[in-house]
Amino acid sequence: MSDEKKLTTRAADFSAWYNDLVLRAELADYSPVRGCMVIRPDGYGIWERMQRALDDMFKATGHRNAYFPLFIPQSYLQREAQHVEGFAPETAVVTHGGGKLLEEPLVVRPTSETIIYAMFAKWVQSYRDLPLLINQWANVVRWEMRTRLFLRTLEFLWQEGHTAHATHDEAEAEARQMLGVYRQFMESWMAMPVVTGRKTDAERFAGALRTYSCEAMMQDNKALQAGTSHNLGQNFAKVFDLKFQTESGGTDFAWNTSWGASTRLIGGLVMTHGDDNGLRVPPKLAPTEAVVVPIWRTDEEKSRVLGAAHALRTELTGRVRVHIDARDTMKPGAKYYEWELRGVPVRIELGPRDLDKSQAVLVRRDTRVKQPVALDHLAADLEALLITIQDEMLTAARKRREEHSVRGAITYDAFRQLMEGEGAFVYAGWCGDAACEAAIKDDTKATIRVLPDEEFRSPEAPRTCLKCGRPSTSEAVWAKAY
RNA sequence: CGGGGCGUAGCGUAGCCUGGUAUCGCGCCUGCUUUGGGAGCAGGAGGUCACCGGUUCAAAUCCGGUCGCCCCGACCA
Repeated sequence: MSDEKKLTTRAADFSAWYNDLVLRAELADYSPVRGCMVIRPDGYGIWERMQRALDDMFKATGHRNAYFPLFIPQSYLQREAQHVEGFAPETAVVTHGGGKLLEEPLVVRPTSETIIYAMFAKWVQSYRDLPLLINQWANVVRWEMRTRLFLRTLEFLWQEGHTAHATHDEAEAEARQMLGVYRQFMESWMAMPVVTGRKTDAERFAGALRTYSCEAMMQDNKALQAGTSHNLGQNFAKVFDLKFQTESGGTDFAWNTSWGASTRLIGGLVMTHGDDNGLRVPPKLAPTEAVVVPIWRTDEEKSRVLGAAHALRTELTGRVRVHIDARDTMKPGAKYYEWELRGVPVRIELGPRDLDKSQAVLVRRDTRVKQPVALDHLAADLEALLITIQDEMLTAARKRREEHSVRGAITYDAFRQLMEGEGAFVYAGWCGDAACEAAIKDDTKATIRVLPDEEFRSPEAPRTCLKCGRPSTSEAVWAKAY
């Protein structure tokens, strides 16, 4: 076998493996513009399924979709002090339109808080108008210095939820609820386990009171921030004059939340589940859940096998998303490799010998285990198998994460060695001082990913700070991150 | 923006030091034989050698410049 048909292995060069896989599996391609990417049909198909699942969850929690413009007056972005500081350096600015210099430059949205809350201010007068629960699916632009396919591109697709509430507690509950929605999606759809928790001030969203995050561990043991949810307090309401009359007749500024997840999730999917043979897509997100590879020698066998394949597809319609690979220019073996690269969860091998026995062979992409299945209950068996695969992918990913998570007393030297070496999620104490956090980042590149939520904390709370040895005020998850 | 690497056919490359009109593999097209883990044989198509300028009888090759991309770092979903 020629080496150029193989992917770079993860062990040889994780970064090269990732690029190789994304390009070869045809998820995306580089565009003529630096830092931008084209999302190809196989990549976009996964995104569409992600969108559908998330959108259903947003609707189920009372949100409605709307769309706000791409262009934001530059002055809007400058109104909230922390927000400007956070985003001004990475905006693309339109200075000309129709060949003329604009009176006020327009910023291509890096995120839409400013324009959305400016609009909310027009729409909200009374506590009866609250809560206002809006989501938008959009593209945003952030002029990053260094880009990577899906993980960080100048333009990316995402959804951003924006809500307004009458009280702090309601906003807080909303921010937490949406973090839970993300977690639910990432675990049950993406089979990607996450640690949830609160961000430190250093990692907090520019302009937020509190930021919550879902952090996933990639196969190189680095963390990927997969989704964030912010309690914005009244910061934006105050600068955009988003006020309402309270039930008792007074006025108050609204309390906002915002939350987002992006096409970065596709990168997370690749780095969570991909292997040296290619992509592995969890069944629930796979545009094609099963591919039939028919096998034949003679024309007679060909028509017999394809006939059976079509009958199978008819039976599976509405139950399993299935594709028949009837190309006669490739041998079955070549097709196996191709569909493994593309990550289709189950392959159905169907040949004359199978038909003689009224069976087909199901091959799992995740484990590559083969099993013959009688044709008369293939549909039911396949459905069950897809559920098993979905479950076991999550279990396997969680096991890997736990194997690379370190809890309990650890010396700073041991921690540093770990971060310089194979990496890990290290659960350790933190004194709460931003200086310790910054010193560790300078030293090791590791950051506090989250101050984990209760269920992720260690049975015994750490007593001292990883860095300075003073009493710990909260447990922190440290890791290098994308 | 700093450091490193690279631009030659759709993709990956050889050739560059030591100038003479481009090599090989994959892929693609045609035909025949094939088809249960990356098919074989035969024939064929496909190139302004990133761009601009210079040196030279002659430049992928030497010289000067420009642009682009990738990787590592600072920044970040």
